[in-house]
Amino acid sequence: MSTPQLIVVSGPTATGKTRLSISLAKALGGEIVSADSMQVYRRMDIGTAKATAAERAQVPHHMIDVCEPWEDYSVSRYVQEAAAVCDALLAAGKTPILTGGTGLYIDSLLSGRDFAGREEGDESLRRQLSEDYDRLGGEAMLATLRRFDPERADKLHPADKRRIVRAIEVYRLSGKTISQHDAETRALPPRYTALRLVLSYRDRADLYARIDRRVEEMAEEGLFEEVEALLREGLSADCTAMQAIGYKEAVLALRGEMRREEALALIQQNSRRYAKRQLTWFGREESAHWIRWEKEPDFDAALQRALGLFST
RNA sequence: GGGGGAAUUCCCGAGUGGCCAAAGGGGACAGACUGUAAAUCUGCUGGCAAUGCCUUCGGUGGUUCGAAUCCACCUUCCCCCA
Repeated sequence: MSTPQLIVVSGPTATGKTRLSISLAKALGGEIVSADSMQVYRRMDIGTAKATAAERAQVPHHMIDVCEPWEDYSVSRYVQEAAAVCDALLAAGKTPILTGGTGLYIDSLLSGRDFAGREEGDESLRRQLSEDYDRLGGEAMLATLRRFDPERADKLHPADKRRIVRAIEVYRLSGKTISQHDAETRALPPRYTALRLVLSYRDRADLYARIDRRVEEMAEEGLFEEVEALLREGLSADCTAMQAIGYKEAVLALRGEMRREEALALIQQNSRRYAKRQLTWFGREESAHWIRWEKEPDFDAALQRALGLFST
């Protein structure tokens, strides 16, 4: 078994991905490629828990601060850009350390998946379908989908507006059903071989306690001020970036719709739920190696274990 | 001291004699996920040898074929008069 091309450091939020990835990059002479859907946005630093300037000075970081907060970033764009970065690193003989908690981004990049349809920025058909859905209802839209893609229609719940709209959009734009597209991309050989690490805590309560504490720390570091600055520069509260946990709740507090303590409690709760969803996502990746912290992370042990797994 | 109101399953909150293990919401838990993914969507939530049985609606005791629902007393909380 040959050495994988890259290492993935994933896991739920607040488990030490950044720190482990930096020590791994140093040990291997690699560079970090972020796999985080919110760290791509500039000026959103505290709430997305980006690596600090000091950390980034130690090891090159990629795919952080690659777009403006008002832009609508997407998986598709991520895969294109991150693949270019990884290819360049590999060509230079450096190991990409793919680090982040956005499961869809990681899987899509690793698998080499492409995304059918629409040009970047063309929202017209999607907007039309969205209006149709609101007007006709989920059952009717599912019936429409069923006419050309019964397989997908059977899998989707009528309330799943986003996926129903997307499934119809793919067919209208490409003439191919999304079921067929998925099957084809699934059959593709993976773009990269990877050692997959998932960080977490042995005990869920410890993970949640860590998350709660980190949210408090974010507030102390100036989360509300960061969000305030974004709003002051004219950023709309309903853009994709502002859907990020920590930001959407801070907006409510800044508007006076709730007290800061309430917003903070909400951020903690939403973060815990997000972590649970991440656990579910990573849980089905069978090739993953889990590193579960006891009460506190043991980065030295984790580094040794990772290096061992990487070289055997 | 007198008068009135309220106590419901983890929380809030419906439920005024059988159709009630008990609406709805929240939370928790579980899952899905191929161009918004920190997003979005779904399921589930008393126990069990489980098409039925057991325990539960502040407590105790009644009425009734049958009570979360009616009566009595007790406990706690709230409001009004003093």
